Amino acid sequence: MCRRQPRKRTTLILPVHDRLRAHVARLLATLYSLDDSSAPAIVLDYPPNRELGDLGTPVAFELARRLRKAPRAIAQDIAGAFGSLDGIRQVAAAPNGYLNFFLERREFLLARLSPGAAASVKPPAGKAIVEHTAINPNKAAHIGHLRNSALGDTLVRVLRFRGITVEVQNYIDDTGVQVADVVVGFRVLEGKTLDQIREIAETTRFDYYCWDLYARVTESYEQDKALLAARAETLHDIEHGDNENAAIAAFIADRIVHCHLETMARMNVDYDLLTWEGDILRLKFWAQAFEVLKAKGAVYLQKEGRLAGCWVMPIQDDVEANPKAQIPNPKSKEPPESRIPNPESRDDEEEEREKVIVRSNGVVTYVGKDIAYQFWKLGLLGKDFHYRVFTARPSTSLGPGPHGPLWATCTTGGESDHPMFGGAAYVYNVIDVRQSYLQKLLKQALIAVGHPEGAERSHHFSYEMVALSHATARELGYAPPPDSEDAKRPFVEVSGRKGLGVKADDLLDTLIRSAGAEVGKRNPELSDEESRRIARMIAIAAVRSFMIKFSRGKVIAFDLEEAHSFEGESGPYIQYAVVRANNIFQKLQQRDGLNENVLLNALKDVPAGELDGANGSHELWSLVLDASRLDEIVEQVIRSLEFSVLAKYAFALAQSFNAFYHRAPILNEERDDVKRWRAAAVIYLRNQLTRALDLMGVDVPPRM
RNA sequence: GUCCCCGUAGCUCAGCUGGAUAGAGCGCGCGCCUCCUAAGCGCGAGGCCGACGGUUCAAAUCCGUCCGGGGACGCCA
Repeated sequence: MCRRQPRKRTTLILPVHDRLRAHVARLLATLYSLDDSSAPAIVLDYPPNRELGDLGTPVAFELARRLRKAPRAIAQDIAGAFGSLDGIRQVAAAPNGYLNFFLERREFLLARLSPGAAASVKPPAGKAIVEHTAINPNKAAHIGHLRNSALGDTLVRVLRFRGITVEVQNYIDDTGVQVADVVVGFRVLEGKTLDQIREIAETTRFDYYCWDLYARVTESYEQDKALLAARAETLHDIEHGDNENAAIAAFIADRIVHCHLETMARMNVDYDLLTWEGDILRLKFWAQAFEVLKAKGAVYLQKEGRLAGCWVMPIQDDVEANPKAQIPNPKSKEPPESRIPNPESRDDEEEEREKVIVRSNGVVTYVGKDIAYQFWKLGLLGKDFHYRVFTARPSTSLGPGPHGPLWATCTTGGESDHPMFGGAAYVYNVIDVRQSYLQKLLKQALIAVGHPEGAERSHHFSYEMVALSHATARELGYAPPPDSEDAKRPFVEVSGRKGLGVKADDLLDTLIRSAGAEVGKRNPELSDEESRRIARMIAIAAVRSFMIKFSRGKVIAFDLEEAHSFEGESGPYIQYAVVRANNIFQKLQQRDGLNENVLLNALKDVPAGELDGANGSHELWSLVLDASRLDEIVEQVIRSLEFSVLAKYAFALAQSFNAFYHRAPILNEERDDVKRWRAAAVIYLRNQLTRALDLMGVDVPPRM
């Protein structure tokens, strides 16, 4: 949806990359007659220190063999022919063959501090849909869900930073087994009516209550098989509607979704649309998708064998490798050599692998529903939801709400005047790695109905699970038997079924409590309310950065003590750096009456020796150069979908600043020009770090 | 059986489309608050980047084989 995009964006580093690449490419064409097709890609990186240069390229190495010339000589040729390029102060051929560039420092920083600079890269056209969170609405959210929403929300922020229009969806599985389980818990185990359940919801922490109840139900299934029959019946009731069980299920799902939204709001995570599975069912999205799949021959009715009577989709193994090469014809996909009969194998092993989409009893599987949903997301279904306002969201604690209400799908009625949803050019599904197989099937379905480009634009943003460290599992009262498999593993798996896990709100509460104690200790003059507000910001920083600082493919062995850390490589460390920087400017204003704008406006007449390394150190300039790389980092993050890169970048920048802070005073610096350039560099760095934190969904406290 | 992910310092992890001396945090040892907040800073110890082959001027990074750990492959979702 159209959230406020910053109209003006500070120029960062990428435009410099582009200019340099283009210039070097032109030089290669002139010097060696290498045109676009024959010239090597010009890789730019950062020399290990500023003495060597600000940017560098190993392009000479690449050319050495082809030109039968030493890398250093090639680098010297290019440097000699370089001429002048806006923003570049000097070019140097390093003895080892690197070609290095030195930037015009003063101009670089001034350009980045001026408010009206142009956006650095033009955004691609078309909307992106990001689906994340999607917690079963039957119990409280836990730390595993926090990883999903932290990743999902950061993705949203990063895409928006890049200028991409993003629609955020949260899928609600209100008609699934897990909700049915809790209904069984209330009705069978506890003998409750809908009214009594309402009463419980009013008087307890409902999502916590359901957390325990769900664990009891799943435990009871093992002893009392009759309960399973009750579950089947409940599931059937929910699907058909208009009965007590369906009403209870709807009530539970609605209440729990509200709980989840509150939890996520605490994390600075929100959505544009809640898509309810029940609406997909009732609006017969599947029937529509089924027609398309049948018409294209993507699914067929299996007549014999163990899958007789089912509608199935053939499974292809190498769809990831080359989506466009996939042809929806199972009979011809085998390369000739693999068709040679193998006497060792039996016929049924050679049989095409097939995924059941519609069961022999006529009921569609989860895959089928998801295919229909994915078609809708890409605007390929030819059908739409109705929409209702779920919550109004008039404003937040930080001021007026940045956008309109939170919408939800509905089956009938709804508002006639609603934003357009669905129909995106790109789709990102943030779902854990265990669902890779299903996500692959979605792509296959898209290819099979003749939309390979839809498959290419559907991204499964997969990530590994959050497990518990043994120490934390013990704290929660779970110790695996000494010789069991569980005890030998490096971590303990979270289990909603067993009720084993750290609830999201519990984690936030304890973090807020300990952050609050620290804030109070350091800032006794603050009111309790202000102190608590700051504690919340710090807690969020701790959790969100913890959840994104590991790469996606890594299992997080969640350790309470580690996640509790406000020191070292943590979100609060980054916040602290920004708070310190802000503090400097507050005092500069108070003591010297020097405000940021006045300071910056006067800069052009101040000698820039400090920035140029007149003191023999390039530390100040290094801060500026590093700070300018945020856009490059964002590009890398989007390309790799690896947010640890962002977390590491922000941390390293904060680290550089902290070191500088100790070495180079600003308030007490007596040389005016030195003082001013230090201040200017720190303003820029502070701005960039604040934006980086914002991309992580983290606010900057006024004090810490 | 097939496929996917992971294997880097005592521990937890970064290292992006190959590039200049392999990094960080925690932990450990020693220092630093009459000086913009010590949630901080400095110094130190600590690594045959799972193994072996290959590609390359250049491999932790790419390819292959193997070893070790995790996961997926259901008329569940």
